[in-house]
Amino acid sequence: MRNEEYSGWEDVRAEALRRIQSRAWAPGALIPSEEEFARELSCARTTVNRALRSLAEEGLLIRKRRAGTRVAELPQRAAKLNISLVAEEIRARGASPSHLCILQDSRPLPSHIAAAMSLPVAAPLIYVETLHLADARPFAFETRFINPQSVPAAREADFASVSANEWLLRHAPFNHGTLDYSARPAEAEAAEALGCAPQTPTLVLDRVTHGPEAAITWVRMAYAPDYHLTMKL
Amino acid sequence: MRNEEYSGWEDVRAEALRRIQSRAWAPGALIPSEEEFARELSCARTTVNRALRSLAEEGLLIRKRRAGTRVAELPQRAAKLNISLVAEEIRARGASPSHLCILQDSRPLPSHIAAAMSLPVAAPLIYVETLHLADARPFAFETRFINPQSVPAAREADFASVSANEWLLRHAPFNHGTLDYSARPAEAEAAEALGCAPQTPTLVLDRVTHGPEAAITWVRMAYAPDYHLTMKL
DNA sequence: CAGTGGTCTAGACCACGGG
DNA sequence: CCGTGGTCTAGACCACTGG
Repeated sequence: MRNEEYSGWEDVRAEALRRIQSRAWAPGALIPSEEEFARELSCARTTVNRALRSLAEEGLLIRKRRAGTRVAELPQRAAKLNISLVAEEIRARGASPSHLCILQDSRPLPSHIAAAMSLPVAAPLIYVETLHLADARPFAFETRFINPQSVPAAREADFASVSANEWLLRHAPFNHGTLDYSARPAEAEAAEALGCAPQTPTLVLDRVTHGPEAAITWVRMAYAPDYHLTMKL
Repeated sequence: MRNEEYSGWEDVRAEALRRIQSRAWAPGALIPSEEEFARELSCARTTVNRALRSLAEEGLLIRKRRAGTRVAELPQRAAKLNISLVAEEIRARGASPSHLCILQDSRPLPSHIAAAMSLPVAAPLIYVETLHLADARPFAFETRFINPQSVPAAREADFASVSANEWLLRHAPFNHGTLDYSARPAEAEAAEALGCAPQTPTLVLDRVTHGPEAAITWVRMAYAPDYHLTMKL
């Protein structure tokens, strides 16, 4: 059995990973410098850099200039959550998505939501209620406020054909936002829409998205009682 | 006002981002090739590559060989979730973490958990119940099964001083795992530990982590009713 | 101050896959 | 086929920071 060849950065990465997982590089220990490691594997330092950077991004290595690279003592890996589009989420579950725009009007902002959006309570916002369906069965009940100052075109939008969710994603790209999941008893309106008893525990997502200047939208999604939010680690 | 200088890949990235957000590069449209863009900004193609790759990883660009790079029509950004250590999560909330190991024994695996862990029901597993506290107030109630086949040292471990959570992270680095959040009525035991009424809606996390060979642990965290899982987008 | 990671460059080869 | 992105290389300079 001869030595393996390490040509690509993915091979270098795999080799480093192997040494970490086999404890050949102990947690907290200093590993060889990029130059050394490159010499050992007969490749360019750039290639090693790419590999180690990749492992560092995943939290398995801690890199510091001058101090060198160490194996993380408590390797913490992050799960990625990708649920910008409800319809996509439903499709990913093998069901056919659809939605009902229950109502769409304009109304003043409740004070606790105004705080979350960093907006004054004064000006009325667009308000939309939507029921999302998976294979014609209730999936989630959505309550949404839209700031027309950030998205003037929203005033003329019709959310019956394209959901507010998708419409906003297309017309108002956001800079940053906040997600907030909690467990809450279903409110009367949500319970009716979802077809469950009031007070049934439901998973609730509150999301605020901000544009370059001000908040774009606040949305609360109350998911059906059997909903599970799953992610890979 | 003279032209800006684009030396680093972060500057190139910023410029590309500006063009995307300003719609100078429309959604779905083809953007200049790396070579073109590099010429325009007077930098190496490698630098442009680094910048565009970064934007592609965030889902703002779609890159294909030969077909070129396009602006994503539905820019979907992923939120990162980092909750491998309960104690860290509590600390991040500005509270002081502690825990009580309520019980630790060995018992057969309930069939639905065995399925989740891809293990036979036969052999008994280590079972641990832990209450996590934030500033001495109940934070989460943890129920856990540990597979001694994957982590033999766990048989002699004492989870009173170091939580099972942290002990496993140190002694049994995992390859991959699954997270599953749902809203559930508090079970009797959890309700008592958390100091809330039974049936109160609680956020529940079921997590399975796997080692290179077999499952390492299954854990259910029932969070206190006022718990919010927050993430940035 | 000096070693380490971070990055840029110019050039090269290759894999993929659209036309 | 052949343009595009993906990557490797060798060399260089720089930024940071520990000793």
